[in-house]
Amino acid sequence: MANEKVMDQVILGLLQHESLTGYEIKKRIDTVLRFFWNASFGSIYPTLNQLETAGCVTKEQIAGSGRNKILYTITDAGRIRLEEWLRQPVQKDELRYETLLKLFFGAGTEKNVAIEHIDRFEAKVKASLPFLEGSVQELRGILDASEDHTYYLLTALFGVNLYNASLDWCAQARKILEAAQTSKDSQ
Amino acid sequence: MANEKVMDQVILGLLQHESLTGYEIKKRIDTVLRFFWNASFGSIYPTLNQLETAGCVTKEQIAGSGRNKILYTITDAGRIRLEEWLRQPVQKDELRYETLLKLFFGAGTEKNVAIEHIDRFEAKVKASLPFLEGSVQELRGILDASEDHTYYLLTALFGVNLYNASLDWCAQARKILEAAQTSKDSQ
DNA sequence: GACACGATATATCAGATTGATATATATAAA
DNA sequence: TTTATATATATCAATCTGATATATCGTGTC
Repeated sequence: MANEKVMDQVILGLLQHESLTGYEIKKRIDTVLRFFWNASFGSIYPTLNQLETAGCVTKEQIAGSGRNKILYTITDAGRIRLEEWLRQPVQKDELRYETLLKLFFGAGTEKNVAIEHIDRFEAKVKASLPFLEGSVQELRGILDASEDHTYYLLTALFGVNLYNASLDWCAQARKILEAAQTSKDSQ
Repeated sequence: MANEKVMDQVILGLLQHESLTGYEIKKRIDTVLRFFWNASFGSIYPTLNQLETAGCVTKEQIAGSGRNKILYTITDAGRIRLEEWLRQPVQKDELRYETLLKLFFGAGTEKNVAIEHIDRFEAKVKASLPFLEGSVQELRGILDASEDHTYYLLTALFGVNLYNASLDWCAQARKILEAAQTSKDSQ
C-alpha cells in the first residue's frame, strides 16, 4: 500500500461530482485545480485504466458519430476509496519555483537579469489574479446553494492570499535590489 | 535542446559557491532551498555523473579513511552553462498542495475532517516560519558582506510572505467553515 | 466548395524524478 | 558492547511530464 497515488484521487474527486471523459478531466484540472495541481494526458489515461481494473470506475463507449469517446463513471468502491483518502493526513505540500532558484543563484549575473525575472513573475501573477478574485466573489454569493461551494471558496481564497502576498514581495524585492545597486554604484 | 534539466542547474548553482559531495548537495537542498525546491539522491547522483561526462564538473576521490567520498568541482564550462540558464526566462513555477486538493473535494466528508487538515497545515507552516524569519533578520544585517546575501534575502523574504499569507488563510478558512456549520445546524 | 485552423479525443513513449532500499563506515550515546 | 544516528554512494520500480502521433469535428474565409 505505502503511498497512495494522488492522481487516482484527483480523478475520483472530479468523477464524484459528474461523469467525465479523460479529455474533460484534463480540462477541469487545467481550469479549477490549475493553481495548486496539474496533470498531463500521459498520467490521466493510464490512471483511468488502472482505476477501471481496480473497480473504482466504469467505462462507457460513446459513439458520437464515428469519433471514439469514453465516459468514466465512479463506482461505490471508488467513492469509498476517495473518502478514505480524504480522511488521511496530507503527505506533501510542495512549492517548486524556478523563479526563486534563479534569484538564489542570481549573483552570477547582473542585477538587471534578476529584475527581469521579478517583472515576468509579477506579470504572470497579475494575469492569474482576476480569475481567482472572480471565483471568490462568485462563490461567496452562492454559498448556500451547495455545500461544495464552501470548499471551492477555501481553495480560491488561498490563491488570492498567495498571489497578493506574491505581488507584495515583487515590490519589496525590487526595492532591495535597487538599494543594492545604489550602494555598489557609490563605491 | 528543448527543455533544460533544472536539476543540472541546481547542482551547478550550489557548486559555483563551493565544491561539494553528492551527500552535501542533498543537505544544502534540504536546508537552504527546502521551501521552494527539493531533490532526491536518485536524481542527484546520476545528474552529477552526466555533468561530469558533459565537462561541467570534475570529480575528485577523497580517501578519508577507507570510506569513499567524491568531491565535485565546477568547471568554466559549467559556469558558462549556469550563467546562460540564469538569463533565460523561467519555464515553470509550480504549487502542488495536497491540502488544497483534500479541501476542494472535502464536501465528501465531515467539516471536522477539513478543519483537521487546516490545523495540520497551520502547524507545519508555524514550524517553518522561525527559520525563514531568522534568515531574513540575519541576512539584512550582513547585506554588505557579500553580493550573494542580497539574493538569499529575496528568496527568504518570499517564504516569509507566503507563510504569513498562509497563516492568514488558515484563520479565514476556519471562520468560513464554522459559519457553514452553523447554518447547517440551524436548518 | 475547398481549405485551414483550432478544439475535441485517445494513446504512447523517452526522459526525468521520487521514495525505497541496499551497502558500508564513522561517531556518539547508553 | 551494543545501539542508533549521521555520513556516503548507488540503484530500481513506479510514476509523471512534455512531446508526438493519429483522427474527427466545427468554424471561418477565400
